[in-house]
Amino acid sequence: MSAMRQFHLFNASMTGAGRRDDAIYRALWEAIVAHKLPPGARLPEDALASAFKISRTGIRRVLQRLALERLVTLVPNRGAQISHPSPAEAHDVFEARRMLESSAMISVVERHTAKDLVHLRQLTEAERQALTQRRRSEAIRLSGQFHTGLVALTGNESLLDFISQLVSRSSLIIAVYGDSRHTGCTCSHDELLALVESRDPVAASQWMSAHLEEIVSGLDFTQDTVAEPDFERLFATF
Amino acid sequence: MSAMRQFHLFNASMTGAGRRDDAIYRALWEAIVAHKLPPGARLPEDALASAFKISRTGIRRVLQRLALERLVTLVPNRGAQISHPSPAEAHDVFEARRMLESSAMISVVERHTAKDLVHLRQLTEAERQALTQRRRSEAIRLSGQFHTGLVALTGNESLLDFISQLVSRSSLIIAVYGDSRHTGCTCSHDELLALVESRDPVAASQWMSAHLEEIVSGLDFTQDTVAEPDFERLFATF
DNA sequence: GTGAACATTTTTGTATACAATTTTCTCCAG
DNA sequence: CTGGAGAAAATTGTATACAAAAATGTTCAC
Repeated sequence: MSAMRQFHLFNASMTGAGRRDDAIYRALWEAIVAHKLPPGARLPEDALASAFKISRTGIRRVLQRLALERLVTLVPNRGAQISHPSPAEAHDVFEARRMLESSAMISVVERHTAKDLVHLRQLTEAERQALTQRRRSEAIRLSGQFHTGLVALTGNESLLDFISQLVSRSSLIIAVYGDSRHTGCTCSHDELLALVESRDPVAASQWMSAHLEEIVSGLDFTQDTVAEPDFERLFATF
Repeated sequence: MSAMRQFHLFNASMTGAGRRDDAIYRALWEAIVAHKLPPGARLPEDALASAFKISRTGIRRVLQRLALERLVTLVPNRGAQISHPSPAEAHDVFEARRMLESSAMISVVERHTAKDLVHLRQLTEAERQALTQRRRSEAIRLSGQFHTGLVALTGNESLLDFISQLVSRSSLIIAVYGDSRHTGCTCSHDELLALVESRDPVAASQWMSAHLEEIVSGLDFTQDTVAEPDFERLFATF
């Protein structure tokens, strides 16, 4: 569980609030990317405030942050809800990922160490197991971790921030347009690691580009999802 | 003045607040990127609240947004101040820009129209005039507009959001490490437009990559800036 | 004079009260 | 039964009060 958060950057200098805010932010973030809060779900301030046992002031801070990261949509006088990405937004997100991640591979091929590869292979193995055991949401989470973990090897924090955001949004996109039958993509992340290990920047870059195109081409833009969650129960263990 | 804002995306669904918040955000944003508020300057909530004639609640919302965009740094119990990017952050920002903007040129070469080029050439002309007349901060602003305007032609909102943020941060970086003698770069943005017009994606992409590398190599990482501004006077016309 | 301890002021953090808006419910005319 | 007007409830928007922390100023021993 702690490994899940390792690539997501949280620090007090961004929000000014202490670790309590961060904990609430992470709880909501995990609930969103794990599809426990479906796109379109409303997020009433009072319900969240009592669930997390703080005042609405703190909740609003967290909601605004999630809104700026596009995981939540804030409508004036009508509150917050989990974002429901449009098809156009879905294309934009994966196109931006394609540009950034394929470029990042050049740097990753140059800078990676053997230890980095070991760690990434552990992720792919965990992902493979999650897939075979039909733990779909965890497979998506691990896949996201693989992509952010790869970009983290560039050592570029600004880049990592943006990719982390795009990966989170991808999770929402998959929740809305992902075909629940096949698992997203047929290829394995191990193929990429082999190219990285062989220090072939062009091949790694092109593989990543094709990989992201394959994911977006596997989306089905003719479905939808809505629901009304129970925050007290969802965050009872907080 | 209105053209200045056209590529900066503001919408209520991101913050939930009305147009008053946006107006305050823009006023502070312009003050920061125009170097009227130097890096390191403190931003006391009370002073801003009385300057903008709203309560601290609204100011805190705006400050948090600026903090998430890295233009402002929020230190717990010590308030907000204009961010003072480190040399490492400066390199990261321009490296991320290099990746994104050079990739974006491929799409721009494909999609641009004659009308787009006319508009961009107006920007380069205005930039040239600002340079010859030694209006340094306006030249930086127009240069930023050129870059965001170019990326806007991709039609990718997520990409544009991120580039807008990186361009804003670049303005802060230039405020801290920019050599006040030469104007930033020796080359002209017109060269790029010629490559775009000739529909040469590889050349346009490589030009952009070299351009951004030249800017960062022109920075001098041995200087600094600090000050204490007067908000009442600065936003008197608000 | 120096500097440490204490008091004062300033500034930020949090909760809450109240206003404004939206949503839901109720009732009655048609 | 339908649907629209109006009342009631729920929810968000904003300001402010109070608590907590940091910055500043003062005093006094040495």
